[in-house]
Amino acid sequence: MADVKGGPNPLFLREEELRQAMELLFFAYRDFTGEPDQILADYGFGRAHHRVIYFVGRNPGITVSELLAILRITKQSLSRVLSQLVADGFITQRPGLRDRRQRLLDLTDKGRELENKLTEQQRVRIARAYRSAGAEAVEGFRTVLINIIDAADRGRFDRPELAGRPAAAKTPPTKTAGRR
Amino acid sequence: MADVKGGPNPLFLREEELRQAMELLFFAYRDFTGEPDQILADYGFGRAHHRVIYFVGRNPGITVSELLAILRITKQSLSRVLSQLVADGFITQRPGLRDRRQRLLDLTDKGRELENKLTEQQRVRIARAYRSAGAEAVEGFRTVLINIIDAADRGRFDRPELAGRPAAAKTPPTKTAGRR
DNA sequence: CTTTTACGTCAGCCATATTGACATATCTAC
DNA sequence: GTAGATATGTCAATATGGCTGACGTAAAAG
Repeated sequence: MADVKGGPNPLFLREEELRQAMELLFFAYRDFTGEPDQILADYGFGRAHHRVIYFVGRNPGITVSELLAILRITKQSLSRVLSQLVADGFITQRPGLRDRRQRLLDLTDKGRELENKLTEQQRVRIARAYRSAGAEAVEGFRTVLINIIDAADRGRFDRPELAGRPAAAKTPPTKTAGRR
Repeated sequence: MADVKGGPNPLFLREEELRQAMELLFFAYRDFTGEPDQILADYGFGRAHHRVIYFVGRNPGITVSELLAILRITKQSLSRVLSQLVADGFITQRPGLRDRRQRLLDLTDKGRELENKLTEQQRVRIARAYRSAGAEAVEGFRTVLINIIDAADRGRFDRPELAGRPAAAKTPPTKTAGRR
């Protein structure tokens, strides 16, 4: 890991700094995901259900393939939680308009309600952190995280568009679906 | 980059921004943890083993209680992977000096080797992200993440000390161990 | 018509987490 | 020294969420 000390170190990426980054990610994710789990337990759901509900809520009409690409799990793993969510009335399926093989997914009102309940504490946590860190730090946070993410998925964060654009998260129908 | 021009909008914490933060965390963690798993599979290990190896390597002589507090899992869950790692010669146990009930954990050479192999790609990923984001963004990244983490664990990141101080990661023997 | 794609499902496997109960060694306090 | 708390280990039972491989169907695309 090239330990070139001295001077205005262009290699300020020393071991310790990198380790701290790794740990920051670990602890932040641990605490970020820690809270919704109790609520989920009340419904007999797990973290996987939360992820599905979240991304369906975020991308109404998302296809199964797109969801698989986001979650990076297998069709079967998704299938299990998804059918549960459909059976329990949190998510609806409808055939695709242009491609009727697809099953476009949407939250029901009940689903939206649960989604909101689940992300509530997470929003509070982030908001608190953003507030005390300040706008400039938030920009840095975003920049670094985007660069940690695989290049293929960085497009999802193209720009916050603080004006409220819904953010084209669906990825235009390129051949990108089903990677892995 | 800071797009907050104009009025110092106190409500820059709008829904969309918070959602993006949540997704950044999800995608970054997904990709950050994605790579070591293949290596682990070669050893018949899972992500839990990685976490144990990592934190033992980071905190030589750590006790089981401290490890439990970090990982936030049950004694039994830890016990399983830990005994495996000890049996396979990646970790050694020795009785505590002041308190002989404790079993202080350390990596063996073999353990250090595996640890290095596992975190290698993660270090590269972070280093790349840090490099292209720049020092200022890195500071923001750290600040926000620390604020996302539960207050109880923020002390672990007291200061990077870019001058090379090893950073007291062990948390002085306060009564902090064993929360939860 | 054939091939490919999108999706579903069945069967079986494994890793990781949980709770609860109990055992042992050791430290601490009285 | 005895009592109680602490640090750790372990057993049993259970659940979740991943995985692979195989197979099936419907529809799009050539």
